[in-house]
Amino acid sequence: MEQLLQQLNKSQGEAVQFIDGPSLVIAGAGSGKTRVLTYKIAYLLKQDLPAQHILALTFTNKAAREMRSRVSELVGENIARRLWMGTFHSVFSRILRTEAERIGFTSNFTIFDSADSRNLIKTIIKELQLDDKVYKPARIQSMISNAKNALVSPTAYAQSKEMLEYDMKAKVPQVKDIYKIYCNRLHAANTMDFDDLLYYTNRLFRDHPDVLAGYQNRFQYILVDEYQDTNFAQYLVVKQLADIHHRVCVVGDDAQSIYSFRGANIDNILNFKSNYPEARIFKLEQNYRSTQNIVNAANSLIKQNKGQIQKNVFSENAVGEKIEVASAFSDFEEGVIVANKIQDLRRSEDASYSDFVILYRTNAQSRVFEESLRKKNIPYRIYGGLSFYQRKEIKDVIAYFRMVVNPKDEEAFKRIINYPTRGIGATTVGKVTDTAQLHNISLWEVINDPLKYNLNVNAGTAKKLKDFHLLIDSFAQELPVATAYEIATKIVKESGIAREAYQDQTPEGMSRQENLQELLGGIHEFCESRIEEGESRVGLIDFLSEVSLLSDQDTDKEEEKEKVTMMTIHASKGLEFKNVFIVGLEEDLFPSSMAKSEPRGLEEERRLFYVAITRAENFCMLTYAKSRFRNGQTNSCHPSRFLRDIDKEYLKANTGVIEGGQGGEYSQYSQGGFWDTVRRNREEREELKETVRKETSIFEKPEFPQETAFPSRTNFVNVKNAQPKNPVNNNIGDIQVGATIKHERFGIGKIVSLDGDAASRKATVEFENAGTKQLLLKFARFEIIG
DNA sequence: AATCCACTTGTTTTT
DNA sequence: CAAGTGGATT
Repeated sequence: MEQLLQQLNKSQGEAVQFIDGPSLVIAGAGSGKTRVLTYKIAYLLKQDLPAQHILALTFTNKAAREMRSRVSELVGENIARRLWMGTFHSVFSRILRTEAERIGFTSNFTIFDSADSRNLIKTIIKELQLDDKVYKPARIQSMISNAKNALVSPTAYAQSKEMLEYDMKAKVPQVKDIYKIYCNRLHAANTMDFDDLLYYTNRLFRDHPDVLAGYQNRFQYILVDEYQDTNFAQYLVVKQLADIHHRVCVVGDDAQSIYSFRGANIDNILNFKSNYPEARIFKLEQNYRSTQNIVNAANSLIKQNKGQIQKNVFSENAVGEKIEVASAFSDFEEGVIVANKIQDLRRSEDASYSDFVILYRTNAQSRVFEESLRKKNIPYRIYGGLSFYQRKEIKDVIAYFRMVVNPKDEEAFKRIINYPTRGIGATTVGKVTDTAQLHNISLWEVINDPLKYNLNVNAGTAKKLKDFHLLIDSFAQELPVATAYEIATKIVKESGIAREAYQDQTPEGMSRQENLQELLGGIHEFCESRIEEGESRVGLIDFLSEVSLLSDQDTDKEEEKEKVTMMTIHASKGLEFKNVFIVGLEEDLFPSSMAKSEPRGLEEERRLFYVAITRAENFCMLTYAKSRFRNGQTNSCHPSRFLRDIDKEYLKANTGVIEGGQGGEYSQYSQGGFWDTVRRNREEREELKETVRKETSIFEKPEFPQETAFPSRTNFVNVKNAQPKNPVNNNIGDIQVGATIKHERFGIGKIVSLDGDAASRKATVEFENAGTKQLLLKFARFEIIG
């Protein structure tokens, strides 16, 4: 233990060793916050507090994983494994699954992602016949989310004068109704959205003191990472759990609070002392990450904000270089400047590509840098954007999983009822929904016995619905016995997803197959590793409950080394890089035009900039463009006010970034060459996709599941089309103007003209009985008869 | 029912 | 520019 403590500085050591009451650790950027948390856990364990009595909460799975592995290094894997460590959402969902019955759910509840939530809200808005131009789904969603995070129930909402007045002023008086229906629907479907995980944990503890007492007893010591980002719901759960013993340690930095748009309340950290008057406060002020110059620059910036906890972050590292500021004529040139600088630094410093990061305010900004880096053959990876689990094909499969685990899941139902297409269209789904509402039952119950509820569909459709029910049911039968991998494979094969993917030989289709393959591989891996940890059978529910809470941050792969990283500043929190480029420092972009209206928004933007700068170890460069292509047009822009917030002495204006460069020379890029580049790069990207292929794939196995779930005519046609080397029309090449053809549906016709290139040749055909039609030869089904 | 096309619309950040 | 929508076409 002595040895352990020697690796800490004075304040770190004090913070670690204080375990008899509440403590707040104010951890400046780069001051060893994770170190304190992990050593503190090790210290608690050494004081004979059993691991299963320690709860550590983080915001990201990544942070939790990293903490666990670092604790493992100190105390061994066997002990670390027993810790209650995870994100708020994952720990709470685990609790809620065990206690589900107490709050009127069952333990197999499924989790809505934000797209599901928005869809449901959209549906409700339609059902209430409200104008979605006024009741914008995204906006309503965030209003509801805020209410939940503040623990305002639908009933309380409808009774709150304040809320109602606000909504009245905002011309959306019916939000209270939407909110109520939304909650009911989620509940009826045995589903929870992200906010519910926090909300219902609170309800559980509030309404069931015996349950609360159990967890208070279990969690003898509670640690919270990134405390400045907690919202009211999170704050209150922690408070309730620690209510008896007060043994809670929260770590955070008010200067890095950047999630208020998600309900994070900076007051939680500012008021910690008044909540726990006996609390000790520790300040970690020595920054081990960055050069003095970077720390000083960041300090001078954040000084412009009011109302923060007094602290004096300092560095004893080298003074370091000044922060470079570069201006570009266009966003395109900005990309070139950054790419060149990366190349230069890599040579002069012998740096690895992975030592570089490009940070931007909005995801849309990544495009230009992708192009400029690719042009120089600099490998890169983009963090964020569409995560693996948000791809359509993956979400579709996951929807099957959800439906199998929890057949009441309404959004999952709507997603897959006609995927792969089985002749159940919007009209039918509409009828099913109406019937379900009428009888106050789930969609699932309706399709179990369509006729029983007088569903107004013909016998064929009724059968299709029933068949779908049987299909899902057949998977569900396996649930208690099969592993996640077994059942997932079965689903992919027998649902027709595999068949459909196999049919599609386009590059996009191939990449979809690959993703599906990867998903199955991932599930396999998941099962294996859980087995290794000593679990007996890893079922689909286990996989699903984990995967629903993964975000794109969590899907990073090992092979991504040796690449320049690009991400939003938000995503960069907690990370560090030798060389940091912060780009797009322009008014209305950073600070965002949205945030400028209120001073608090502006301060948060400034904290965001603070976070960005403090990611840098050695070198930091700030860039802005004088014109930028946004929303389909080029706008001129002004340098960000934040550039003036930093003391001049830490900055170095940079004009000749590129070898021999004098600004104007590069304007050529921003004009003529631009569109060319865009087009060229797009073509390259297509080619790239085409070369991607997998050798082993379930999609290439010759034997396909014979037992087709839906032996309908459509299926037959599909199977015919599935012959990959047998195009619909096998004599495109021979066709000429004047030829007579016989089309499957339009009958006999004569080709009057041909145009377009080989890949997408279009024929104008005059049919005898069907008029003149344009046919894409690639797709049209006909034969040449003369 | 599904696909295609012409049109509008809009953009912050995400556990 | 892009994604999403509504209408027309098959």
